Amino acid sequence: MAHAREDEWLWGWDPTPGIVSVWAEPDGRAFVWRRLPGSGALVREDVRFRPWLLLASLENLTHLGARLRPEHEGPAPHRVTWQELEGPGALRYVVRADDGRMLATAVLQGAARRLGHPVGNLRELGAHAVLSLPPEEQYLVASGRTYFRDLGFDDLRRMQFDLETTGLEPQHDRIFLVAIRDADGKTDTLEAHGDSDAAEADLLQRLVARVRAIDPDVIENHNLHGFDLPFLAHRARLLGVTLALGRAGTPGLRQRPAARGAAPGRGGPGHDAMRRARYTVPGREFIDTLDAVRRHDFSTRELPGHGLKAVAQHLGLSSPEREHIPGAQVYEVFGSNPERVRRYARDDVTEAAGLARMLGGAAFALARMAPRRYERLADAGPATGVIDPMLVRAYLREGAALPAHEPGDGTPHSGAALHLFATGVARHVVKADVASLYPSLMREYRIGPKRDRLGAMLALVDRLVEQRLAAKARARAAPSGSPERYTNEALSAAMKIVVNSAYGYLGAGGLTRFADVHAANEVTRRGREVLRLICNELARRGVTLLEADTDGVYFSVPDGWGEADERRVVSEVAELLPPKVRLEFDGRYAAMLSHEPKNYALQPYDGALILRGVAFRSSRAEPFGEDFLRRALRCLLAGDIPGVRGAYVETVTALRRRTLPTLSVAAHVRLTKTPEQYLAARRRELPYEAMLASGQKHWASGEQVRVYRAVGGRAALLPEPEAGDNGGDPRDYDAEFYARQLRETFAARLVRALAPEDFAEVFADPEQPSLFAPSLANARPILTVLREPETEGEPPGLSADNFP
DNA sequence: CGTTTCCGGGG
DNA sequence: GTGTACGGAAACG
Repeated sequence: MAHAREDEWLWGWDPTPGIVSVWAEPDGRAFVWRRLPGSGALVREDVRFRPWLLLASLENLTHLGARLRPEHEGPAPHRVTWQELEGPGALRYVVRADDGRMLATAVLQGAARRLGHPVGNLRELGAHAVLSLPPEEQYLVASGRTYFRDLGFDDLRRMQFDLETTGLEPQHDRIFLVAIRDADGKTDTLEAHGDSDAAEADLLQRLVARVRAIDPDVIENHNLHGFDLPFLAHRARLLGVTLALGRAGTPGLRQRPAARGAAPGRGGPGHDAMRRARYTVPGREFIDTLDAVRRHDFSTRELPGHGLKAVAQHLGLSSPEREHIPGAQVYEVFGSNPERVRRYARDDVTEAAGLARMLGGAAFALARMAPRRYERLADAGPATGVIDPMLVRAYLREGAALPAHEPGDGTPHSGAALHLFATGVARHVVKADVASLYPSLMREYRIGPKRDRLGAMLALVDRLVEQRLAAKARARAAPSGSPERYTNEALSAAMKIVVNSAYGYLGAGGLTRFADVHAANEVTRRGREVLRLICNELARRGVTLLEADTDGVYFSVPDGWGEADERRVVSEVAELLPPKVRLEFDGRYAAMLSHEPKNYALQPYDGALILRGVAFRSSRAEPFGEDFLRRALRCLLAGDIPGVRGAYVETVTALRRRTLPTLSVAAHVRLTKTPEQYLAARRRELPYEAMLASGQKHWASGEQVRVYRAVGGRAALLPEPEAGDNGGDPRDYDAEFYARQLRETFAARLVRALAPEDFAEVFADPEQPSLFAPSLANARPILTVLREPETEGEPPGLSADNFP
């Protein structure tokens, strides 16, 4: 096979199927859990591996004398063997021993002797001197095995659990209910019998017993690592319960270093102890759907928020009967209506399971490639977390010395092109974009890290792009909803993640092993060049450019053009680009409001309004403003200016007559400071003032409340509406404040769409009639051209020597 | 008005 | 095993 070597770099080489979990100890023991093909039965293999390290020199091991010997003389008990890798990389000695702790101790003792002071940890020697992977990764890199070969996502035994607690702080609050979904999809709840320590401890023990009975390969939930596991660990420690959740080894959760979580230098000390921890257990993988959601939204940028309910709703996973209870009320409701809380908690695990399946396939597919545990790949950044381990494996497989991290030379990193050509409303809009622009440029112009002498990065990108096309084709050929379709779509998503982060890896300063700012800048320079060529060539063909960003362009076409004409100009321009740079027709829209760079609204020919950019989709926006904006935009993009006026007048009037419920002006906010912290800070903030004004002197950090500005500039707290209870609405909001907000923050987003006199007319105060007769019947939205594409006198696009 | 601080998730 | 990035909104000066 032509690419056998490169396929080994990408997939590893050991064909062992069905691995669902790997646990290794520093002493050289590895436990491998596999599901057998066919039966799906679980087996555990106990194997030995030789722990290894990469060193820049052997100077810290010379004190071993005869106990240090070359690898080719073969391993022997209590000996350290060494092997020199070939080529110029700094990390050039692989040293191995039967026991990794003995190996590390030998290096540390040698370093201490040489440096004249004790050295406690290999990391103290620096990344330029030593590379030491966690034991599982040492095992996977050396063996060429990976997770999940010949296994489908649905072959995994997955369970979900979700804690219901009396509050957010495990120091004071209790777990009173746990919803469970087993591997066959059956849900139920476990509950504490009473509110004593003993009752809670008994609940935790029953949870542990259920997990062991279900015996899942994977445990999933939304914010599992940020909430459920740390909360559970804390309560178990307080109550003296042992969490024997693993499949081997000593019982209890183990901590691993956090990948995501606490931001240092911000927030109070100890305040995010919950977020810092990542727990792990032998034989099972903890998967947090919040990680999958973030990874997904990073590329799509279309989610309204990252909370479970919002995401499930958005992705169509919520059932119409989905039970909702505001977090702060769950425990209270449990007292009066426990059945409601049970339904709510079961709905939570059901949605978490659905989310995990819908978005979790990418991490699953990554685990078939990269030599890391599945749970680490699920929360890893793609550059250091996925690409780097693959490159390390490739270099070791080839016996090649590995470069160490090197600081940049101070060259700044230059970015992508962003052009706003016109603002306002345009009709007949087309979006064209280049599929995977940066990877295509890297491939087309062979731009890779200078120190990657094997060319492994470009080889990986080449193979991934080719194999991704094949996976997409297989997905298309498979019946919709089939495991075959799912697997190949997930594979394609995983490959896209890796391919698209190759560029990020290059540009990551001194953070990645093969970082190369010059190469990264060459990629962006080519990208800007390509985008400019696309814009110029489109403009020459008679379209009006609207916005171009990195790899795509929106433009509007003359009246009378049909879809065939639109596609024709795109393919004409596509013909002018280098072979691996593929410009594609990405969509067509009836109209677009171009507001600011990366902020626009699109009206499809049929279908719902699409809002992009934070100006149009702020999660904290008050509902009345959001509703107004959607109504106004729909009218605006249909050319109906009187309709925009109507929406505005209605909203202002409803505010002033207080026919809008207080709920629609209230903001849903989270209290992140304790009363003590707030009172100690000088800064006054509306939500806390509202708490204090309502007489509440105690609250927990993390509590969510609805606040609004009441008459007289007062901060006020809106009591959470009980189901079916609308009588308690105070309706004392400051109508003029919200009328001003409607004009200044919401209507303002339409400012580019109208001539100034029309804008003034449309958003004139309805109670202060203007002197001029309304003339909106003839008003039209406007488009303002800000700049013309560079046509003359510019370099004629890409330099000729780059074309075949 | 420009600058600084805070936010994202879970009960 | 270390990092989020980023852009908006509200409060401050």
